[in-house]
Amino acid sequence: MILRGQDRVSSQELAALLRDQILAGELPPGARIPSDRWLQESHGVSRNLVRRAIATLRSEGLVVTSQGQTSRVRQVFDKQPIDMAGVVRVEIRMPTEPERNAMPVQVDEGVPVFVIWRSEAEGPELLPGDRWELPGPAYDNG
Amino acid sequence: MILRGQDRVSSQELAALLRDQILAGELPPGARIPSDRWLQESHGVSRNLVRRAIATLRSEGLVVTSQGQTSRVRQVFDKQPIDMAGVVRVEIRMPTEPERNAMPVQVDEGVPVFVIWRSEAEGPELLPGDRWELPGPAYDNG
DNA sequence: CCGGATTTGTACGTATGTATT
DNA sequence: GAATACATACGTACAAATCCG
Repeated sequence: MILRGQDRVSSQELAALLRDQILAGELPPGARIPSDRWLQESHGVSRNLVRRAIATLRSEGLVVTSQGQTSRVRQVFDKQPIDMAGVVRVEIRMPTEPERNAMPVQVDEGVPVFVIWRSEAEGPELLPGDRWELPGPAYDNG
Repeated sequence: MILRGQDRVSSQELAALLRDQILAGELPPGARIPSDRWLQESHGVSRNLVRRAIATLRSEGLVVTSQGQTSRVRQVFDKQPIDMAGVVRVEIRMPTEPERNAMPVQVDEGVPVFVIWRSEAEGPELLPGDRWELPGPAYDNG
């Protein structure tokens, strides 16, 4: 009988394990994620599986990774209210990779952007969703 | 001399090739993406590389995939304006995978959500960013 | 309706590159 | 410089869903 992946976690299950720890606050923002090696050995899975799990969390904006450093839970910034003066419409979407690279501040994977059209019908402005928020209707109570 | 991946594209380059065709409208919403096999053979790369490229585009909300069917450029919906009555604050972020599954309508990978707090301080409401938008400041001109 | 072909999903092992510690 | 850690890429195999004759 072949015990192919019998009691081993799937990549989505491993992602869920880590996600739960992050959302529960056991792994707070800035905390180190266990390394690929540690995860693959402690769960008895391949490194590819670990990398897919981490990729899932990265796409969800929960973790950030960079070469040579241990992965970390993504930092949370204080968010500034967007100036709504002259705004016609606001959509949200994920930025493309070139768009992310072109932004004035570093935007991590898994961070959506506000797409803001203002009156004078130029191209829309992109604002990263981890640094900006929309105020309620009371934004015009200057 | 070892010609290791000399003229072969990287996964990010392959993603860029497809992305450009999508953004240029050559692959309009709903269009079929070439299959993994076609892409790996026509570019002389491994299937894993192709899958990483597709995963990138999926995270950017540009393509949708499902088992057994050819991948397609993601459909674009008409967006409804969000009712801003009583809204205190609006953030945006990616939904977690459980959150996506729990939503009343199907939300594809790569689609961010509005997180909307209304006055009565219940838990926030999640609205998928591919079906909703924020109107400009003139939203209270009912 | 059935069965094969196609296509995406998942997982393993291995190897090498590159940045950080 | 060595060790560590993530990034990228190849090959292989099988599962699962769909498509199509």
